[in-house]
Amino acid sequence: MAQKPSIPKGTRDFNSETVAKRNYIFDTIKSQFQVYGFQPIETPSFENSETLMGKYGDEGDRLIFKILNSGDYLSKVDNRFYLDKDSNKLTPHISEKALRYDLTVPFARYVVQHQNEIEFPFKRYQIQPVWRADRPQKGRFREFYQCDADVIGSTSLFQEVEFIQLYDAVFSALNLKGTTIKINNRKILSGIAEVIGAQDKLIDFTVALDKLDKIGEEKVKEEMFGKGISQEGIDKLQPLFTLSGDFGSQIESLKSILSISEVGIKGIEELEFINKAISSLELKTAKLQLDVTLARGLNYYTGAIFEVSAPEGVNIGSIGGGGRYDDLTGIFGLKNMSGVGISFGLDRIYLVLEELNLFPESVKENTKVLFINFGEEEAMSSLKAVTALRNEGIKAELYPDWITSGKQMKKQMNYANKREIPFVVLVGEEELKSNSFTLKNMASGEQEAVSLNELISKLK
RNA sequence: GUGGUUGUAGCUCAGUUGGUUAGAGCGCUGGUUUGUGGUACCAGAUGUCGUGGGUUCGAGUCCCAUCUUCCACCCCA
Repeated sequence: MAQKPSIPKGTRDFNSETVAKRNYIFDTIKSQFQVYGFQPIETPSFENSETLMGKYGDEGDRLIFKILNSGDYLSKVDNRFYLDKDSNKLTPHISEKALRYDLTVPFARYVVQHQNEIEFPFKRYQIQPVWRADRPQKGRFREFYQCDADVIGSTSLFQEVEFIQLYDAVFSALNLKGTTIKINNRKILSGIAEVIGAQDKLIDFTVALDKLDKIGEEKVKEEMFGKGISQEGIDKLQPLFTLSGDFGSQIESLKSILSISEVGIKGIEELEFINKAISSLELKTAKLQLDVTLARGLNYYTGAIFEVSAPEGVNIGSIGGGGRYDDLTGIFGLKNMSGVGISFGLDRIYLVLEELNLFPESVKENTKVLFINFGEEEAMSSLKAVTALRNEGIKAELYPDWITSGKQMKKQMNYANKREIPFVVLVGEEELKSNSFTLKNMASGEQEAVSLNELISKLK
């Protein structure tokens, strides 16, 4: 009995047009990565569980796909774990491998493992799929690609500056104008938490603050209060909610709010440096915006935090993110390695380009000319011409089956039409005699008799 | 993981308080046209109503489970 075929939730098949469009985005990102001096690496699709587990918080652990051990794995499990029926405790005993959840942690592992072969600062890019056991939504899948570029081994703020330029370069190359690169600094968030006396609740505080544009000021305050932040502290946040103006004036306001916080002041200085550099270098199509509510969930960020939003009017959320992490490799035993990196969300960029109709016509790498097959002798002659065209790099093909009746001609023309092949060549009895080719333009319907050389020059 | 939503022809969707043989548009196949596709006209075929149970004389329609889709949380690209 034939079963209805299907693919797992949150995964997708891609048809050739979609692949072409995705490759266009990949190629654009990749070429900019290379222009900026990044080198490609690849890591396995699955890692040892202990490499991944515990690196993304409890929520992250839940979203990691675990791979069941091979063999009779259950019989080896101690009854203590088995009879408890506690999945979290049992999992490590039946699964010691897991699918890659992001590219940053495997990168950190790579750096530590290969530290003696690497020249620091190490600039790498990586474009590979990652997997999350999340519940899918629009623009969110269980299998998707990340496109990451990171530098490790330098604390220079010029790296942050270059990453902002890189974002701008990629989105400009994709002709996606009007993106906003939002920037914040974890040190500023720490400073604010310090000022309001909530250093110990930094994560709760930032998670709540991050929701400001989504749920509004009052709800944010409620959530903070609910998490145990004092009313007095929340009152001190008031200037933050009314923060406005350009980059410079926001900085000035922050200076007065954070004047008593050493770490806060440090964060402000970093932002000022970056903003000054970017102002002087100028961006092509993106704009840089300070957003003190930008938090991002990952707890390993320590300095700058980036997030890119699509142009106004496209409701898709962020299309990229990143930041600086001072001690990413520390968890694998390599201390004092500061890194900073950014990521591009391919699937979301795809949706945005689709919505704004920004894919160039040329992404469809279609066959340029189809030769109609009239019979064995004609086909042989056609195939010689097809070979000559292919040698010139022209995408050409011969319809494989012969004409056996007039209907077949229609079928072959129809095939060319459906595949949007722009030219058709007819080589029948007449053309064989006169040693010529009838070239037909499918869009205009015009046709003419040409020689092989003319055919090549017209299709080139 | 929580709450909701969706599934009928290849595609987009109708389908009444449960009632005979489940419809439309587009697409598809054939013909008008045996060396000419895309336009026009004519004809034709669409299907285990997501899957599995249940209620009923009778289920596309009601109930339960499950899968899938999309959405809001959570989190995130």
